[in-house]
Amino acid sequence: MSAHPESSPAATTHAFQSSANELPKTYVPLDYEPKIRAKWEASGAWHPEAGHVTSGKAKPFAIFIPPPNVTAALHLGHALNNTLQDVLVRAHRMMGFETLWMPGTDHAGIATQAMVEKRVQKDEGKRRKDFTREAFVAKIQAFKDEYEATITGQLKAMGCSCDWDRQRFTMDPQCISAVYEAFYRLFRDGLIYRGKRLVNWDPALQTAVADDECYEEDVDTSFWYMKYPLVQPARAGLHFQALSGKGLIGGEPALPVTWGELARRGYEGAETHPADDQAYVTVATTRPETYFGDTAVAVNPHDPRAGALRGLFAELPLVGRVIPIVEDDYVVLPKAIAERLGKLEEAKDAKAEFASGFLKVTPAHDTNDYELGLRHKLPVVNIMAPDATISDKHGWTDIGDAAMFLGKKREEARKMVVKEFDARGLMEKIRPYKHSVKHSDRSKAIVEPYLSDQWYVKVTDPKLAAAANAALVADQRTHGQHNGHTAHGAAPSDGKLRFVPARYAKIYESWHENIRDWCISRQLWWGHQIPVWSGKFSGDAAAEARLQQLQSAGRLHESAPVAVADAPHTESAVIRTVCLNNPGDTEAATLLEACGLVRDADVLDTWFSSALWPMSTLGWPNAAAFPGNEGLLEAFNPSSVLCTAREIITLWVSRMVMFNRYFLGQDSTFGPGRGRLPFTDVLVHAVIQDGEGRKMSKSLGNGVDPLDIIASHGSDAMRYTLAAMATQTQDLRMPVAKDSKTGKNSSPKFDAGRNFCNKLWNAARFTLSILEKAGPSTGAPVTTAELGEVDRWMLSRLAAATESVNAAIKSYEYADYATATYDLLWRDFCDWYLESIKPTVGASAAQQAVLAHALEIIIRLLHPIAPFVTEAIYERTSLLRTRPIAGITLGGSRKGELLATAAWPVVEGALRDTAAEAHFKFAQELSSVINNTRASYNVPPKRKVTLHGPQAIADQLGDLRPVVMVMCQLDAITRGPPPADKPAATLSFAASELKLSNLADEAAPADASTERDRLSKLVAEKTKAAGIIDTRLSNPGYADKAPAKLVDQSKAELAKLRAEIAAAQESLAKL
RNA sequence: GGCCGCAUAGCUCAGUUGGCUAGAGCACAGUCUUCACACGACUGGGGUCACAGGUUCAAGUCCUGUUGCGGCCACCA
Repeated sequence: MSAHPESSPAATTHAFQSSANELPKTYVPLDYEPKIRAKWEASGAWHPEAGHVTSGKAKPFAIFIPPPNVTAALHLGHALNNTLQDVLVRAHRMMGFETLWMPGTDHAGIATQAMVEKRVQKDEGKRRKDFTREAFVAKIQAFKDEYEATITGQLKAMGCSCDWDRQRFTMDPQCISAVYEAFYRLFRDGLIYRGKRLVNWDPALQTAVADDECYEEDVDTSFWYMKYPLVQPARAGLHFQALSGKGLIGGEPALPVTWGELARRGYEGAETHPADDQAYVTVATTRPETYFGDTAVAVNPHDPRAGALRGLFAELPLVGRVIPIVEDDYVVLPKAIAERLGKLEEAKDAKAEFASGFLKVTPAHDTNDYELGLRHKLPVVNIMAPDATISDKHGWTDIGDAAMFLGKKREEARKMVVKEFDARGLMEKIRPYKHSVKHSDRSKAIVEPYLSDQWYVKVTDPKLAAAANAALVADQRTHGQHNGHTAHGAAPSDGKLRFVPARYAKIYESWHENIRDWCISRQLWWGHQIPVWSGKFSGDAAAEARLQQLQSAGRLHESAPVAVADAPHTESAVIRTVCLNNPGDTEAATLLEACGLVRDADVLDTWFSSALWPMSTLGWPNAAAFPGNEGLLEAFNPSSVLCTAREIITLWVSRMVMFNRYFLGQDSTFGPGRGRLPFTDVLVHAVIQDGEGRKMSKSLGNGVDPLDIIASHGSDAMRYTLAAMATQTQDLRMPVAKDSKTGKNSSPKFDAGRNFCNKLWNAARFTLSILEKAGPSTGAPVTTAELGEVDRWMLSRLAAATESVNAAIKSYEYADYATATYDLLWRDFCDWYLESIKPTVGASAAQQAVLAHALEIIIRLLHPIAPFVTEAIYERTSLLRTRPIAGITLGGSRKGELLATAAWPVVEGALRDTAAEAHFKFAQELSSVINNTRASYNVPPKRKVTLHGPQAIADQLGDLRPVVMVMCQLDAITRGPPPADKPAATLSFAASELKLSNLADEAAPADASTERDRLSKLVAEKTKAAGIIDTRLSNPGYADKAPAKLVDQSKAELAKLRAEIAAAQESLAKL
């Protein structure tokens, strides 16, 4: 037993230096993983030094973890995501890069708050508002601590080599300071504004929610056809005025319009009604209860009825509000009319089937109506309170006779409206209808389009969205480059942002091209509270002067006195709006509050802080304020690659690029092109589904818990399996089955990983036992000149595999990486090399060196994928230190005796030996034919047989004779045929006839029919193949147009096949 | 509705710029409890490359269309 030549026998290692013989036959991951993790953590190996990069000593490699939400434990998708990251991180660390993997978690605003609200409701029977804001936030904080610990534990169990010393949380003090700096700068630069807009409102949580926080669900409902009576002004020149009172136009009572009058105006169909009856239009709606908020009826200008209605108005029943009839293309024509007008496309519209041609316009409660309202300058009447009950306190003033609906829930109000209309003969008909309705993810409540004050980031500014697109490498941009046309605002490419696979660049690009301003306010308690104070200013001149001083000092910034708002009917009072650079600046805050300004209660969208992740985690904007961050930003931003799932390309990737470019582009410390992108590569991996192609989810019960797999199969097995499955496909199916022992969800897929790790373990066990017996050896480097062909073949395979692995890592081809190592370990090393050298290795020091190097290269190449088992083996590699081999460099550990910090293997291309590989292949094929024959005669594996063949075959085998003898259990390879009296099997190989004798103890080895079957099958196969080549060659175009090299190849191949067929047929004839 | 993908063995997936008899793992069948590994070894069966056209000497690969499936975006009176 000898110590590692390059390091002292550290106390941590000798405990593991037991004899190889003591190693158990089966690798039991749980016996090793915790100990190995402890060693890794103790080593500090995951903690890079920024100084090594900034001083030019080492190149950086950095990855920012997509911070998991603190709402739940990690699932298999996270396991894939983090495995892919750890593979890259570990490989680059071994390659000598100064490597940072920045870990952390996301506070996940709405999701976390909703979880805690649910929990508090269940456990304590209380609601959020039963607590103070501080008390409730403290509850959420405790919940977060709990899940953060779970998540960190999971990542560690997976073997993730994150820099745990630097673990961040999007709401820790360091990240908070970045958020406020960013907000302040955007505010100062006019890129943040407040506006009244329709948002997705969750009436249960009483907050705005983003589209991605909603889901669609089909709901069975109805189309209600409601009659709105038509009226007209008492005299010409009177105009509609908003909320002017019941039944009034321009202050005077509106006059009813009869069908007779409509008929005179040429209104189609008017004559079918009694001439004296009140005329009406019928609107079709799925939301009768919003009619209180109607401010117009819209009709398509192409509708033949539109002209007759010009100058007329509709009156809302009960409410009495008189509303105009506007003409807008948006309105869908009823099917019959569309067909008559020859608008066949429009007639096919599903809505045409249900349309009446008249649309009730409710700008405050429908996004399209809102847009339509803006076009026609319609008033916006909000009829609901934040809890979605009908209310006259939020913008609705002309209640009329509709007071009975106040305070009712949406659903109840709907029933009442229907009933009232029906009672008055105003409900024309009701048709059943099914359509999808937006629900809030977190509360499951139906989302209400709701008009409210919200904060926006003006991402439509070219400095943000267009700059993000310009960051794409030129060959991944489809617009602003081609057809000589430059898309509006599209700047030429100036960045190196690259998506892998490339197709995802399009999602990213088109998102920015169609982007809308980003609503960043959420009416929650859990998050970064908006650092803005506003209201009417009541301070004196001194206060005003101090305010100006603070602004000059950069401690606050005031926007133009009236908040930007483009919706009608915004309050016109002069509102002062001030943003603090640091809301913890008590002097400034106190001043503002003394002057009557009030801090905005809203918090920021979670993605605002996520967007700053590659900066905030590195200490931006002020590394000095948070020890340990000095130089990090300069060293590790831009990072190397972002690994993520496609669903957050727009939510997260996009925003990180915009913010990173914007903020770091401003800082003079960063030169042009430096520090402007948060990362250069974006790796978009597949989404894991179950065996039926469904998403894994708690409700379906088809989720697989990574910790269960680690417990049953081991971390390495899980990682290997996931890596092997990681191809460029968009979805990844993982058949789910209950583990028969644990009863937990698992997948048979992971068995492959477990088997692979066990194979490696046993290969190592065997190798170590051989080398242990042989003892240490020293001396000058082994050169290929003193090696046999088998060894040169092995070295060639090692060189080839190393090259494949390097290429796969570079191009993020994880499955190729896994396959390359699988073939190297299992096929080349175990199946052939180990078997081949068994007879000779004990006596050959040179061969022992090759064996030792092969194992060590294999574990080094595999370490990024399977870190635990390789580390466990590496702990014993001091046993296998031998003479070095020329052309192979295996650098030692830099920090302690750890494979994790050992150098990536260098196997020079010069060790590739194509002649040896071709020759070895010949031996493998011959072995395969022999074993095939053995199998068809049911020869017991241990039984030695004799191969009889022509001299040519023996000559061709040369040095590889022993290989075939071992692999096929031959006792001899002899020239010429076996004695006539000795029963033998015939086999055909390389156009030669060979015989195997000694197949059985006595009598003939089965009858001739087995022989005949085998040979006939061979002939048939070869004949078919020859036929294909023959057809190709006899095609006149082939010889003319195909490359000569291919034609020659085909000819040679055909000749070979024909010779083999002839030989086999000859053997066949003799039977 | 717009855009992006996918369809290859029972299952999960490879298959580079068209070019040797379309591959792997798992599963399946047979043999073997051989002194590294039964989480193993050897051997075998299994595919009209979704369908229909087209380009080409040559198509799983390129083009057009069809069918089925998935995703993103928009819409949903």
